[in-house]
Parts: sequence; C-alpha cells; structure tokens
Amino acid sequence: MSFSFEVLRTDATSARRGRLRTPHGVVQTPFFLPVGTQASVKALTQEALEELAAEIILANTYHLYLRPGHELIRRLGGLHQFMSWPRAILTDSGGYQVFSLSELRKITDEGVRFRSHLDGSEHLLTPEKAAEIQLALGSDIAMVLDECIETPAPREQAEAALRRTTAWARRARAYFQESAKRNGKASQQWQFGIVQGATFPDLRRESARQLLELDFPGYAVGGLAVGEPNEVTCAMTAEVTALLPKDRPRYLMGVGRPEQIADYVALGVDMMDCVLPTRAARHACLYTSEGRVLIKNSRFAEDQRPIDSHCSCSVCRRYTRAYLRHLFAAGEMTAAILATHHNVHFYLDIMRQIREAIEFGNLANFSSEMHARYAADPA
RNA sequence: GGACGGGUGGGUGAGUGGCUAAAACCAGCAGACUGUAAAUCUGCCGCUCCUUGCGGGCUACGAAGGUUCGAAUCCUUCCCCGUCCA
Repeated sequence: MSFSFEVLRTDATSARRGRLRTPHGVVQTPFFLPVGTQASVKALTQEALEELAAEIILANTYHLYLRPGHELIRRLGGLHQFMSWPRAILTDSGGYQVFSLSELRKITDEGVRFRSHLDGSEHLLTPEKAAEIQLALGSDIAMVLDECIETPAPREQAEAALRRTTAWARRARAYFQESAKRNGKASQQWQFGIVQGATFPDLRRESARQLLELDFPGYAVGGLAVGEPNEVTCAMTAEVTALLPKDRPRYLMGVGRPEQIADYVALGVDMMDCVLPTRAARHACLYTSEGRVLIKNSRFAEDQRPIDSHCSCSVCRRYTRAYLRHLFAAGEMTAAILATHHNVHFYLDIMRQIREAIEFGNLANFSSEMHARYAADPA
C-alpha cells in the first residue's frame, strides 16, 4: 500500500474535502490529529481512540528519541507495533521543542543542541538526525526539523529562522529520500516541509516558494498560534495556502480552538493538531456545542445533565456534570479520562461536521455558528 | 489532687513585644491553557466603606483582667485539651 492524496470536493471558500491514503489506512480530510507526544494520547487508550474513530494521531520525535529511544522502538517493530496503534501516525520533528524548550537549547546552522529536560544530558538534533529518528519510528508522515520562533519577533530573527528552516529542509529531504530508497521503503513514509516566516507576509511567501522547490508531498505552516492574534494567524495561513499546490495536503500545525477550526479549513487547510482538547480536559475545561464548560465551577455541583446534551459520546450518554465535577474535585484520574474522551470526541465531531459542511456548501454557516456559540461561555 | 505540654483564621500548623489581617500547606472560589518539561500554572481567600488605593474603619490568635507608646507574643486568674504521676 502506498500514499496518495486526492481532493474530492471544493466549495466557494478555499476549503477542500479529500482523502489521504496511508499504509495504515485512509484518513478523511480535513482532519484533526489528537496529540500523543510520548506515544500516548494522555488519558486515552488505543481502544478508546479507535472507539472515537481517530484515523491518525501525532507523536513526537524529540520525546521518543529521549525515551524510550528510537532504536529501541525500531527493534520492537516500529512505533505502530510498539504502541499497538494500527492506524496512521504523524511525527513532529522536535522543531516545536526549539520554541518550547528555549531555555534548554542552543541553535546553530548544524542543528539544535538540547539539554534533556529529563536528565540534563546533551543531544544534538540535526535535520538528518530528526529524519533518521522518524524513519526508525516508522511514522506515516514525518516532519522536517524547523526553527519555530516566538511571536512577535524582529524581522531579522524571522529571516534567519526562515533561511535556516529552508536549509534544514533541504538536508532533511535529501537524507530522508536517500535513506528510504536505500532501505527499499521509498513509498512507506512521507515527509512534509514546514513554512516559517513569523508574521511577515512576504517572508511567509518566500518560505513557501523556497520549500516548493524541494517538492515535498505535503506542506505544513508552522510557527503560528504562538501568541499572535488570530487574525494574523489566518492572514499568514492564507498567504501560504494560496501558493501551495492544490493536489497536496496542507497542515496547519498546532491549532486551534473549536471555533477557529472551520476558518482554517476555509483557508485551504487539510489537517491540524492541537494539545488543547486533551490538555484542557485534564484541566477541567470541557468543550460543548454551547461553548466551554469549566466543570469545576460550583454551579455544576448538582447538575444532572450530561456535559453536552447534543453530544453522542459514551461519556455524555452515561455520566452527569455533577459526577464529572466531583471526580475533578476528588482528584480522581477518571476525571481526566472521561473529560479527555469527551473533548477528543468533540474535536473529531467538529471535523466530521466540517467535512459534511464542505459537501453541502455551508461551511461559512457552520463557522459563524461556532463563533456565536463560543462568543460567550454558557450559563 | 499533682507535674509537664498545649489551645492561632474552614482544616493542619508557623509565629514568642512593633516589619502580623497573621508564613506555609490543604480545603474553598475564580481564571489561564493552541506542532505537551503541563493530572500544570495564576489570582482571590476575616467583615466592611469608599474617591478602588501597595486607601480607610472594624473585628481577630481559648476567656477575662493587667503591664506597655505598642501584645497572638509578657503577667494574673479562670476554662478547656493531651501526656505522665498519685
């Protein structure tokens, strides 16, 4: 089985309804990737993810390299087998850790020198190394190592990060193709390039142009939703998607809030990932069709309704808000499990509705409805 | 009956003359979270007033008196609690 991506339908916006074939199953686009950094979507078992109909998840190169080690995972048959996840996996490269672990790393043209947050040991992550690790993990989609910078950033810094990201992408591409070919697995894994350029439209365009020369099978937009206003996120995304080939998947990395997702899709985005549904769940923030529910609030103490009365997930079919609130108050791990299950269901359901909306040509309606519902928190 | 030790804000518990409306933690209340160093982090947490200010007033460290410019902190008496001795 090999890779392919096809756009099945478009609408009046730039949205696309499509299908991504991977060696580990078909993924309907646009889609959302639940984040499972350490080969685990926190609080969910793989059984639960299957029940939720997740078709693809995200794992992290940097974290799995440090623990348990990519060679160990390779010896145990690859990441899919190791974690017993038969469906698709995308691995992020460690580029985000350049940003989030900024205190613990030093960047040079060669790569990123990290001091491990686990034991303080030093590690050099180069574009080649990141590619090698992801080949060992055997993820379906590998990301190139990029330099993700904070916002707002001075133009010179954004230019430098852009230049480095392109240079790294070139090296990563060469290494990945050569290595895959050598191992006779040229069609087993895809590798995506990542557009940078901070909040400068011309730099975004330039970054995209440079990466297009490398002819990746898919392109990501990185370095967004790191502090800038959402209008800027959308503007930068639009600049980039306008230049990307229509026959290849576009991945907006690290977004978004429930009410923002349809907007990104309308800009031509096919895939997204975000820790928000899982992290917020663990922090007692539940997403519903009526807006957010901060379930620890005392007003839910005797609320016998489900989290979301319009939700069909197994948690909403069985448990009350009062019980969820109690579990959080008591510090029971079941609180995180049930809340995460619901939030991931909610996100995946949004994607189902978005795909349907594209089919029916009413994505714009869906978007404005979501914004209206999330404009004010529910009573 | 005697000898010690102790009684502090919703709880545990620091503090032994002014820097104390009183540490810290817990509980409680509210908020944040966007390619996960996050089951994390932040704020509030005696009452009250207003011109919301590192503002004013009041009440508060078992009870009542006292010493002192000033007391949760020192003295006296009383009431409780714990341990030990008879």
